Amino acid sequence: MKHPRSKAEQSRNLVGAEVAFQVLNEIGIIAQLSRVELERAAGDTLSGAGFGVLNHLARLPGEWSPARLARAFQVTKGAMTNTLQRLEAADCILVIADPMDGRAKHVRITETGLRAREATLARLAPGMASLVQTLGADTLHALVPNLTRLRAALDAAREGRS
Amino acid sequence: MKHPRSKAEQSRNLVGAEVAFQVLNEIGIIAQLSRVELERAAGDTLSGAGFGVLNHLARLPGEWSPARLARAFQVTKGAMTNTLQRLEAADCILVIADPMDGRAKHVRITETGLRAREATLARLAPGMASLVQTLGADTLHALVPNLTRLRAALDAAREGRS
DNA sequence: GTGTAATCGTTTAATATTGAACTAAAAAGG
DNA sequence: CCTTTTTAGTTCAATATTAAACGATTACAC
Repeated sequence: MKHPRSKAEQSRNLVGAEVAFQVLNEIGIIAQLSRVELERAAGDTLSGAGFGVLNHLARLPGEWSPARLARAFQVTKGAMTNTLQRLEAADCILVIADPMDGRAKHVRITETGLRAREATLARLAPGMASLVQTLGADTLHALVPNLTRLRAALDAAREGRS
Repeated sequence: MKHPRSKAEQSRNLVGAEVAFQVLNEIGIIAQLSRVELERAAGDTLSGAGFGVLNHLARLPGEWSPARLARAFQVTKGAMTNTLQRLEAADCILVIADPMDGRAKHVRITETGLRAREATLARLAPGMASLVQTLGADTLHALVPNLTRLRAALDAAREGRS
């Protein structure tokens, strides 16, 4: 903190803290609702966490190790080990040892995994479309930048602690 | 659906579906980050779910039964039974049988519960304040109405299915 | 009234997640 | 080099959640 804050400034932030709390509360509920939706769409063979990983691998290029995936999803390494083992058992991913680094592994999505992801996306699409219908695309577009900033701020705060 | 949608309209909604997906994805990550933050602030005696219930009871008046709480938090009745049993064991709530309805119970927050909630809020406050500091209160204020609409839409969609 | 539905809260087994301990391997520092 | 520290991935016990089944009670339809 470069400058000491005035009393007025501190007071404004205290009032604002309630808004921040309200925003995170609302976001928590929305996340819970959409998580249930996702689990339903993913079906029996794929879990919500599994779909998250497949979607991640399908969209983002580059090498993804279990540890990097765990950090990206903010889950423990143990949880990621579990998720990846189930994905591998379902032939949705390949896990191969890194020839350069004896500790590391690489995760690659398979054709089966790509198909499973697309099937889930297709089951999700009607719900998303009806969301756009009722809210309007502009409302959703308006949310994106602020949500991104919020996530960045939370991420930075977490970095500061760890 | 009152009017059949034009091809152009359908196409717009398909494009918009990706935005909806992106928004929910971002929200999921934010929720995960703030959930970790909450668990940390709640400490050992109080779980995140437990704090949610205490906060709910402290803010909202009226009679709250386990079933109503389960619906409010979008959690199964079994999970709520578990949460309430732990809260009761920690003297944070009272659970009393409804004299009118032999099936129902009433949940009431205790003094201990109120203190535990306030202590957690106090531990949460610095993080919230720094969030306001980095984002600006107006950014957060701007989020609220759109998030509320989004939650309402998701809730309505869920109602339609159940 | 009576039989059928629905609701409330609990319990159970199955699954997912965490935190911590552990092994192995690589990096960093002298 | 050699030691120390960090990192990667797994495993394990503890905890939380879900889905389903259950018994008890109330509401509803006729």
